[in-house]
Amino acid sequence: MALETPTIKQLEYFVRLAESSTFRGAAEQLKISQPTLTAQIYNLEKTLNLTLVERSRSGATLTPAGRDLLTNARQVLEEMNGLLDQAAMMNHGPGGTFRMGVSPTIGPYLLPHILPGLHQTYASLKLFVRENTPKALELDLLEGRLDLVLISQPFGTPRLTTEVLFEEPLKLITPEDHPLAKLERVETHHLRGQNILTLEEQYSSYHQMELLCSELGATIARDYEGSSLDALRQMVIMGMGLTFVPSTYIYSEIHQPQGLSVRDVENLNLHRTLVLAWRQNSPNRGFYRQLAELIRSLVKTNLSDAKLSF
Amino acid sequence: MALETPTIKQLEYFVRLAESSTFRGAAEQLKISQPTLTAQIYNLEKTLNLTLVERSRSGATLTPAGRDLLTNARQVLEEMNGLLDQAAMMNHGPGGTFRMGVSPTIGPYLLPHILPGLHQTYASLKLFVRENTPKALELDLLEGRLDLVLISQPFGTPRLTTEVLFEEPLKLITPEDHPLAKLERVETHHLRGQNILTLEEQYSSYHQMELLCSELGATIARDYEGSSLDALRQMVIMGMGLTFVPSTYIYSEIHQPQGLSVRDVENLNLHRTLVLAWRQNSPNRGFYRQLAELIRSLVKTNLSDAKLSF
DNA sequence: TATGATGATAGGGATATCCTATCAATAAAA
DNA sequence: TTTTATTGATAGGATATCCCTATCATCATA
Repeated sequence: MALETPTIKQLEYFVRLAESSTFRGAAEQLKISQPTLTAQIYNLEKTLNLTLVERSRSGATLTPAGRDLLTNARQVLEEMNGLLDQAAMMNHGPGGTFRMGVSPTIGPYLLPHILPGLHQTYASLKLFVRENTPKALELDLLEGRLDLVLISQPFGTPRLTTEVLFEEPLKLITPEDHPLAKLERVETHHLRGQNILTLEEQYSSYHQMELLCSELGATIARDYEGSSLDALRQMVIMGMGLTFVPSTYIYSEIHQPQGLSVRDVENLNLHRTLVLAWRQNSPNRGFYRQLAELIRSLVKTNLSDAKLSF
Repeated sequence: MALETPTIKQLEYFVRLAESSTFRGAAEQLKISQPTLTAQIYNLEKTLNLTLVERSRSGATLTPAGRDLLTNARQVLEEMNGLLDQAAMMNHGPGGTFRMGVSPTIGPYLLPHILPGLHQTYASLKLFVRENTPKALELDLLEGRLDLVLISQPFGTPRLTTEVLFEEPLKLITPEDHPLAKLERVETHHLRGQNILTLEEQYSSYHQMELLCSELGATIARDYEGSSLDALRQMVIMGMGLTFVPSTYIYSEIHQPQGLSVRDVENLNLHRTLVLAWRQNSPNRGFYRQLAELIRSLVKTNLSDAKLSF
């Protein structure tokens, strides 16, 4: 039967034959028998419908067509070698570009503290980081557009594995001139009737806040939902209400809290739990687990100020 | 057994699978069965020692390594397609770049008249033309560095086929003020005692001239052998002797023979025979024969002034 | 003339490739 | 919840491909 595409082997044989200029010599270098080489070259010529080699008693010479196609054959083999090199690289350390999704409330404040450490441990690791809302991240992860997601619980677990990284406290921030800022200790009952600003509903903290407010008798400012922690901060400064933000945000962005007061609330153990998530059966789940462990230890050393718990 | 290099088929399967995102769909498009596809992808992964595809009940997704290698795989297939395209081109008309050797006493004066015609008939024909001395040309042809040689007889025929193209007369050229230039008719006996300039010994005309001179009683100017027809012409103008040059040279270069007289010698049927030569068993010998025929007819129409005989 | 090199050919065995039939697990529909 | 359809994995067997050894015919050379 007529073949359709030359074989990589046939191209290798052809190139070697062109360099050796005798079938026997080339066959020896290729560690195959001369009849095998003859047959494969013949097959190659048949699939291309061209005579590539001129046979004579004194050896083999390329025809004009053969000379021209030799260039192409070398290019094909070149690309194949590139592929093999790439694959070989990937056999040492994690291979490929991992796509990590991250919530906007986490990425800018956490990643700067851990990416250098990741690169140091996995020099060949390539991370493509993409921010999105939690719901979009979950869908992207489930459908394979992302490999990893760095997010705070609760996070859906239909076919996902989530590994807890750490818990971080949420801090109350108020305007500098707010009555609460002047108290020595802020108690839970002080929050009654206060206006609490939240992120949009797509963020998990929204529901957390909703629950909290109903318990404490505070109200949620539904008309002014923030789309970022920075936006929330600006709204607090403008006196539109109070809010809770994670401590990593505070320690990354608000070194001198101009116009703001950062407080803890007594007897209110408010925190968010950060997790790393991936598809349950992902072939790289072993590596992802290592990654989670590494992130945990990096955070422990680089963010000791933030009083995180593990 | 462990394989060494991925198969072209495996790469095709892999790329198609990446695009289809389900084994069954990809197999259907590839017109193979799903188990075959599964097996080949598995083989590919085994040769690369990498997991390329993440299998789930809802289809197949690429792993990070798979995504990165997909690019390489596409490049390999791209190059292979280039090779196939090239081969397909060569199936229409003569394929490849033909290397033609030509004597310096022929090329510059004959090729301008025939190359345009060749290109017109064989649009895809690519000719690489190289000038060299007849002896070097013969060796290059025998050892496969050239495919064709355009040269004048005699030309060695151990394992070569030579096809006569035409015969062209040799013309006597003298200085304008030479006594022979004033005669109405130049007879053979007028040449007795004259000094005849020739090309170097490597050229076949040298021996032809040697024989002629001994017959006519002329002498060969051994101290001043020319390395080109143009050199001979300059030497004639300088009054160093007479010489014979082919009529194609005259009709190409000397439109107004300044300082020169071009003459025929009565009863002296002096000419050179031009041939096209190739290796006896060359796979393209059929085409070469066509080529010789075409050159003959092109010369016949384009060089009718030169009084060639066929 | 004899020798050593070349590529071509014949016959047979090992392996790779591909198929059909079937399974187990899941997602979607009833 | 149950049923149905769809997913990829697996088993067994037919066929094609690849490769080998042994041998031949031809030619260059000693």
